[in-house]
Amino acid sequence: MGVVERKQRHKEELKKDILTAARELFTERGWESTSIRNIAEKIEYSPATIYLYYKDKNEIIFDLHREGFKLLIDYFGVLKGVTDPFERLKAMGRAYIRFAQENQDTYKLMLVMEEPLQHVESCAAQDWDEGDRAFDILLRTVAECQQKGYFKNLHTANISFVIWSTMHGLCTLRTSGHLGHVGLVRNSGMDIDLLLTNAYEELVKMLEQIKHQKNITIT
Amino acid sequence: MGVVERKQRHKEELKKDILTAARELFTERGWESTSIRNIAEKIEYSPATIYLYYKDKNEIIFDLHREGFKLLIDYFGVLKGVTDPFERLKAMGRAYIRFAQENQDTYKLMLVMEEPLQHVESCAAQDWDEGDRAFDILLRTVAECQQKGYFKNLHTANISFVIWSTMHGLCTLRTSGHLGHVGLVRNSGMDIDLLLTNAYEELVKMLEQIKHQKNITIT
DNA sequence: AAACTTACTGAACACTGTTCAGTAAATCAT
DNA sequence: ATGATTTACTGAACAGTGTTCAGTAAGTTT
Repeated sequence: MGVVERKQRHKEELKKDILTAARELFTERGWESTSIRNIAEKIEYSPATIYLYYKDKNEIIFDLHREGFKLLIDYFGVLKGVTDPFERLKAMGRAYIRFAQENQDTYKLMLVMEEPLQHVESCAAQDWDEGDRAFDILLRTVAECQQKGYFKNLHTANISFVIWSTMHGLCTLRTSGHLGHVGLVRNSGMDIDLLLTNAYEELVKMLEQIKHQKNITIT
Repeated sequence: MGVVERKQRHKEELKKDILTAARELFTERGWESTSIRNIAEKIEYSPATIYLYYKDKNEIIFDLHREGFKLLIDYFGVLKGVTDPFERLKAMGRAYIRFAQENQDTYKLMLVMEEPLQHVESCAAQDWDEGDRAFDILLRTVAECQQKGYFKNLHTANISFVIWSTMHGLCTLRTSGHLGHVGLVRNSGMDIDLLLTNAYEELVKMLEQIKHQKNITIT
């Protein structure tokens, strides 16, 4: 009976339509001003219908959140060509900043908002695979750096967390507007993106100095 | 005529009452579930009355946001006794983490939410003084470190931004729950606060290694 | 006593996420 | 073919949100 299958396919398509509508409204107007009613209007169904395909607004948000991590991993695609692990780490930082700037609302969804994780907690079954995969890329790169002799006396996971936090901090402080409201920045009239790049370059400098702490001679 | 003055005083008191009610509801239930109607109910006035004292919900949030920064500066009070600038920097990091952990919602209000800054933008008059003051403390500490010969070849403002970002990143990733959802952390069953402390210690280690990079010779 | 000012409120507006009884159509069983 | 059942969907409602505004009652001034 192909009928059942066709119906099943139709159901799956509608679910995708909901997600597409949500994604489109979300990217052009931000999450704050994307309501269930907006999504329903866009797909030309009643708001109640959405609840037949998604149990929650959080479940929709979680699906977009997963897509976001897939996109981030796409951004990390440029790293494939970089053989030196430290150069790869640097390129990863640049890709991360670029991703956070080009997908500000998605970034917020992925790593600032608590709702998507709330959904993970409510459906205890599946875990946070997408996020893990992205973090693993960092973790492996740092580990490879250490295999090459860099960051010798440091703990792999801990430096990874520190590096991630720094990047996350820079990106969120920039996007939220807090960096731009610091007097020093506002008075200098400096471009905020330039400031972000400068701060990142400073981080790279710092990491470069730690890199070779095998045998240093201080004079 | 003392009558006008008494009335003026009464008005100011009511404004304070509103803020107190907002602060209390906020600290015990979080901002998400603190509505204008809740605040009104607590002070036993009509919701509309609040709009005679505050133009916005954002204006209330902004006042609490300012209080938060004053509290943070209070946390930095312990630094007065620390003479060595690098030790002071370390103590500052610990105080920052402690503040962010003990005042999670206030921290979010201060450095994650965009609403309070939106209010600064709408009332173009006053600036973000409280935030600036807190950042200045960091800036001056870093500058003092450099006067002592540490972080010699690095840019003062840039390292300050990097350090702040790292601390902010660590605190927000912890509080939002994202750190706890990383597979590595979840599987290890490690206490999340311990992880945060470990990561912070790693950062200190890293800074310690950069500290003396006046003239290094890599062999 | 009348006019005016001040402080406050009830009710509404336009939203929000979510639920649920009810409906119309398609499918199944007899 | 007809009746029973399942499926897909919806209108209307619930309880909430921030915000506005006409209207009221009390206090002050003339």
